Amino acid sequence: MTPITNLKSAAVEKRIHQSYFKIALSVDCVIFGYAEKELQVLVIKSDLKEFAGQWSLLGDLVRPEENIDKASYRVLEERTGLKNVYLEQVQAFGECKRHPSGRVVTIAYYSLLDISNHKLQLSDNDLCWRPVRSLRKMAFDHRQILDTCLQRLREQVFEKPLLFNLLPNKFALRNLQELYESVLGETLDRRNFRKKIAVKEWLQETGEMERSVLHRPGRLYTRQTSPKR
Amino acid sequence: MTPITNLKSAAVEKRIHQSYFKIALSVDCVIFGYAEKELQVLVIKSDLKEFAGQWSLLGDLVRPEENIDKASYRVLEERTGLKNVYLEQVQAFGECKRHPSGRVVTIAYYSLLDISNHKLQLSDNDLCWRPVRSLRKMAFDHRQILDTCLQRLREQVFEKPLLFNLLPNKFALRNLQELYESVLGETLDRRNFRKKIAVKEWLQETGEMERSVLHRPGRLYTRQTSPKR
DNA sequence: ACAAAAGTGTTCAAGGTACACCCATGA
DNA sequence: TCATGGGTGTACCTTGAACACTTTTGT
Repeated sequence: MTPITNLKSAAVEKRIHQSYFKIALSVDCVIFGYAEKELQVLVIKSDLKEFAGQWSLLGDLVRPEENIDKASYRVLEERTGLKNVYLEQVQAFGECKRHPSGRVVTIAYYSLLDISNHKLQLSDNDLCWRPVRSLRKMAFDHRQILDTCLQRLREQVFEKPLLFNLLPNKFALRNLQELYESVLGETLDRRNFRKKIAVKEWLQETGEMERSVLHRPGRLYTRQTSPKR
Repeated sequence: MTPITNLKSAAVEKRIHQSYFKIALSVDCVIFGYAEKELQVLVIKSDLKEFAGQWSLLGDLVRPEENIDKASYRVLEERTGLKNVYLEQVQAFGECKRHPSGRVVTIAYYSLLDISNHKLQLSDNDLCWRPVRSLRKMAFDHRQILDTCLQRLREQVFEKPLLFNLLPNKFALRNLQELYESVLGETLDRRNFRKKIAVKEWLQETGEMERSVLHRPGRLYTRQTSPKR
């Protein structure tokens, strides 16, 4: 039924296309954190002369025997020392001139982690958290990548229980609301916000309350471990 | 303010990483069409022995001096002879073993075109339109890529005026509804569908009617050329 | 007592869903 | 005249938005 003609073996095809193995592939991670009521992103000073003094996302070339999700996870782990962190691919960026070293296509990921878990290694002097709002020009096309990832995050925050990944294990609803506000860049009505979150069954009460706050303490919640669906 | 130490020039960095230029990069296009009241996708018989007889998406390696959007556009144009066709990146697929020839990471795009514009070149004997529903096993990870693209399309059909790209210039609302139904895989209420589309201001009346139909003829619409936003 | 934020309900508008009848055309 | 789909409106429900007062704690 399916006439087989002129088939090449994979090995033959590989030889034919050898000349195409000229493009390098990298991953770049937009690693989000939350501190001082602002959404932060983990950046490093660019080590390229062309971008001296500019901030860069954390990335690395993909190794020949490493799949792309693993590569981004490796970058994340090497830089933060954390495992089991939320990580999701966004899209590829492939302009020819985006990297001065040559043709490097990059695949962007975003990641969400609890910044208080992350002890910055002192050896990484130039690695630091910066408020997303404060970053203007960045190395490469990294500002564009950051924008794209932030936009994707915004589209998803009410669809999936993502932002809990940015908070400590226990948190008050006010903390969560302030986080949503800083991600979305707009203020939210407290009652409507609580209702909207409540129906999603993403939260579990811990039975504990805030301590040492200068006002009536709020209930502490933790993320629902066994979501209803 | 920003101490510059140990900076490498891009040229130096390129030499350091030379060994990483071992991964090939391809684009694969999920080219959707619509015929016989079914969503179709343009496929070709795989020319790899390993996938003999299986259908494959249309793709090609990205050329060293070609950005990825251009590469996918080139594939589309070469295979369909059409320009100005809707094309959008979805995401990258980068499992190590996805291609038997070696390490090939692919970036998936989907495209929407009016199938009646497309004259299949007779030289491309193995190129053909197949109903999406009919495709089971495909070459490489192409079934997964197709699923991912279809899912993305479904998420967007009521957000953006996409599906018009699959229809001829003039069409009746019934055609449009049947198209939506075949994309979404569910039936829709006619009155509610019309209301939902009407408020979006995506359509323009042509003043013409259907002809030679076995029932009361419907109005013919065309896509709104100057959308309100 | 005061300051600060917690906690809580109702009203209104908009959008989604379910549903039935008459109309225009070709055979 | 019959078969086929075109074209239309209403009632109900759900969801999102706006909005204010009492309660609890620390100082």
